[in-house]
Amino acid sequence: MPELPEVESVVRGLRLSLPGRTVTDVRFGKTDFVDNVAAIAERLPGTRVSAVKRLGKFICIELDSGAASGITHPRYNLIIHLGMTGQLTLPRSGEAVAPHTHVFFGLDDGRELRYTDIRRFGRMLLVQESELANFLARLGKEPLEIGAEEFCALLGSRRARIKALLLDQSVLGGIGNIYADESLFRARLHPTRIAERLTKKQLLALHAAIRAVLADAIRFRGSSISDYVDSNGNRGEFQLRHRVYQREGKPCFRCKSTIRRVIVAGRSSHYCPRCQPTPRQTKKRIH
DNA sequence: AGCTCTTCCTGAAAGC
DNA sequence: TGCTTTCAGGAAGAGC
Repeated sequence: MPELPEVESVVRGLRLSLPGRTVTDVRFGKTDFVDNVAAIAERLPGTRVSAVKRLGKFICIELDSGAASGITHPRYNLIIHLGMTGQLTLPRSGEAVAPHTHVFFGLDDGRELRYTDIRRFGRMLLVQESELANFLARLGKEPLEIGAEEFCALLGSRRARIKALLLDQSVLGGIGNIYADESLFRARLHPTRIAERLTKKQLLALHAAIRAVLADAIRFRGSSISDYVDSNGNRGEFQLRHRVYQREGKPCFRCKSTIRRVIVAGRSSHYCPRCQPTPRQTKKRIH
């Protein structure tokens, strides 16, 4: 499942080849995950990629129109969310088209940027430069950029369960189920803890844990749980270093207790019952 | 404000 | 063996 480290890995890969390339043509397969098909098909050809960025879990491909005949052309941002099974790849020329590939961007060097998405939970839209701020306003803070104090203020006043807040993209952008669970384990916090009731020390520990987990995951080029691959089609390796995620029934690496799974905020949540005691056990020890 | 349920979609795995 | 059912999940929307 592509979350911040996976999207960051894809973006870094695309950055090696995409900037400077001109889009020659766009072709579509199924389009039910595309917001404005006609706009993309009409406006992209002839534009040139000027930058590739990551915004939370979104990939943002910045496109400049040519400055033909002195008219100022708008700059577009092709925004892509990989959903559960999305892949954005730059295959070598002539490489066979993978099943469920639904968007093809022809490039002036003869290569092709392809979007493949088995379940089509992803999203693709074209945002004009003038509307970008509007789009960004709905996104939460960057987990790797937010400072410790701001992080404490943002979460410390909320009455929701901490796991739900970590998954809320309008609070923090980029954390999904894997990295929420891994961060909570590292900070030794149970997923159902109410954010408001956490101490300053615990919030600071969570802030540090998130940074450490995401940085580690980026270093290992993300987690390949089901379909995730980077822009070169390579899998990540961080799934081999998960401490709790999808380790239900297995021993905790820290204390050997059996990792458990509960549903929190509608998501499977993996935790160590000893390293991450429930709120109840924290208040009053049971003998 | 925040919770649960539902929807979208496909393939893997479990059930019969 | 082979068909059918269930499940997983990111995000959005409904309803409470």
